[in-house]
Amino acid sequence: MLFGLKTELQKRLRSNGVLLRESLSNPELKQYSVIILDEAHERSLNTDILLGLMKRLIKHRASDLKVLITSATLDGLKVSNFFSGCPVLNIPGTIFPVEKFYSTDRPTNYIESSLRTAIDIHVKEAPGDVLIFMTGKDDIDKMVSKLEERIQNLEEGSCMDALVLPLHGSLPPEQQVRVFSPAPPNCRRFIVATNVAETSLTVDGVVFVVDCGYVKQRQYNPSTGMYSLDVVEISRVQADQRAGRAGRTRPGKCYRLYPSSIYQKEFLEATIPEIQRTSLAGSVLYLKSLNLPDIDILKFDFLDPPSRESLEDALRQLYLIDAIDESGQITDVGRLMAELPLDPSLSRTLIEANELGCLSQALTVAAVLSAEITLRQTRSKEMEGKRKRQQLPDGSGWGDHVQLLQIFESWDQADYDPRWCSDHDLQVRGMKFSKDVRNQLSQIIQKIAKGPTDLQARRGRKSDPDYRKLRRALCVGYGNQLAERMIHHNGYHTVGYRTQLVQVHPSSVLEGDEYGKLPVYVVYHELINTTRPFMRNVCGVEQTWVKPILKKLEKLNINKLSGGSSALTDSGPLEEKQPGSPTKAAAAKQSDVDSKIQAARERYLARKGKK
DNA sequence: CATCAGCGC
Repeated sequence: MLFGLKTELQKRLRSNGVLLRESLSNPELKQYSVIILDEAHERSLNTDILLGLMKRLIKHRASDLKVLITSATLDGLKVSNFFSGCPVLNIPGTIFPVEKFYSTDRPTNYIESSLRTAIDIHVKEAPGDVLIFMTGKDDIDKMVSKLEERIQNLEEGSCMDALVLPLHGSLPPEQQVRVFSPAPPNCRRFIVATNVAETSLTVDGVVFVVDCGYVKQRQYNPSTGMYSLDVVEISRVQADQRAGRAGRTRPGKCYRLYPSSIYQKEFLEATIPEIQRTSLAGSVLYLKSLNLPDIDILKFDFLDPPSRESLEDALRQLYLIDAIDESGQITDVGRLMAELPLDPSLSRTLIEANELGCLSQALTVAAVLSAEITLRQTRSKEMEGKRKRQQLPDGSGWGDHVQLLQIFESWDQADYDPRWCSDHDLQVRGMKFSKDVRNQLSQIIQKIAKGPTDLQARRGRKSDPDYRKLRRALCVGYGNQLAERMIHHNGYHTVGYRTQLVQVHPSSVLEGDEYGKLPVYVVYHELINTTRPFMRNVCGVEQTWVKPILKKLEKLNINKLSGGSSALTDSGPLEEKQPGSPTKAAAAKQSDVDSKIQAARERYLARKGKK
């Protein structure tokens, strides 16, 4: 059985995520003789966990298991070393050479610079489509309209026709597929894209690539618990991947809007893998649930280890939501949580909701949050002129989780009519996705829950008008993400082993009391640092529900949590403890990762500031 | 008062 091969069989094969889940019930994966990890260069969180697990597994099954790791760009030697010198096979691709051109300086404005480059290509070069890499939707929109304008202004008949197409993930599917139809005769296509075009989507016909050298990347800071979405420099691997997009049909050209010296000296060799940029609570819980003997999370052998700080952060979070006990052992609740393909906080919420009798509502909330549907704002004035957007439910003052529940319930009442979504300015795709996720979650939880309760989407409202049960379940599930209001204003500070000053995100529907005061305690779905630190998706909770969490916080002891028996906790830092052992590589310093990201970001900002 | 990538199935 093969996994994740890109063939028409893909649907019958297993994805990384599914293999992980399967490994949960059958850690030895005895039913498989060959396991293929495909697209390993993308270094997704699941790939990295699987790499570590495979390394363990082949020790036990050296005779009857083969592991094949395929990658477009991953450093073969590094992986070979990780797997104690396993053979590396190079399969030459049928890729055509791509000539690279560097600019002499970093442009102060890469949109303008991309624009000039694109026009230059159009006027001077032979036929062939142009792929332009930008960082986000705003840049793409700007680029598309300016490019169209400049092409219009070119002398009539001086060059071939042009078609400019945007391409990014939040584009409706019917617009995305436009890039797959070939250019009309005597017409050059310009595809202005985000990173989707770097790995996920392959656009045929591209001969020229324009690469601004930046990418938008989400990072998690384990010392603050905060996420941010930053524009950072790409890595050399990414730059080469982008260039390679020009050479799929014939020899191509890549215009890099940065000097070769920057590519050589400033760019990181490879992109920082996701495992070093995300919260590890889910992964740590998963590893704990495997029941592998002798497994010590802090010593787990990762290809690129996450920081110790990040692992400890995960342990603290898991403890606060009852997934592990104070000595770091997985609990019964934790085992149930690991069965659900959700963030630990949402899994915990579902389990609590089942106890409290509001499972159906919690399922909906979990599904909608997983789909990350975006509620577009009414700010566009032209819209208001044309047609008034229909009113969305408002969460009845309790906050965003309740609002998301109400939105889904309304859609359910409209018999899941896609027009209901567009009438309410909601992305049909996101809503459909949440419906699918909800169905899947229902099936899983019916298997694992004791005495399953109602799962119908519409029930539960009349019996609990204040959403008390749901909010209580959320309070338990988000015990790791609790905040307390300041006495005199509506700012909050997070409650936990680290305290941050934060505010409710302005888009929240949470309401104050008659004096305008917000609830004393709230739980939040995530902390996001944009212009300031914000709590996104907030739910008001009651003081009495918070007490058990505060108690747990008092008892929290990271030395015990990280598994008291471990040599790690007895004395000094790991790196000094066991030089030369496999653990020496473990738990890279978070500050190393941070400073890399920070440096890449600062270089971007410094350049942006110049313009 | 904000925004922001892609992935998932």
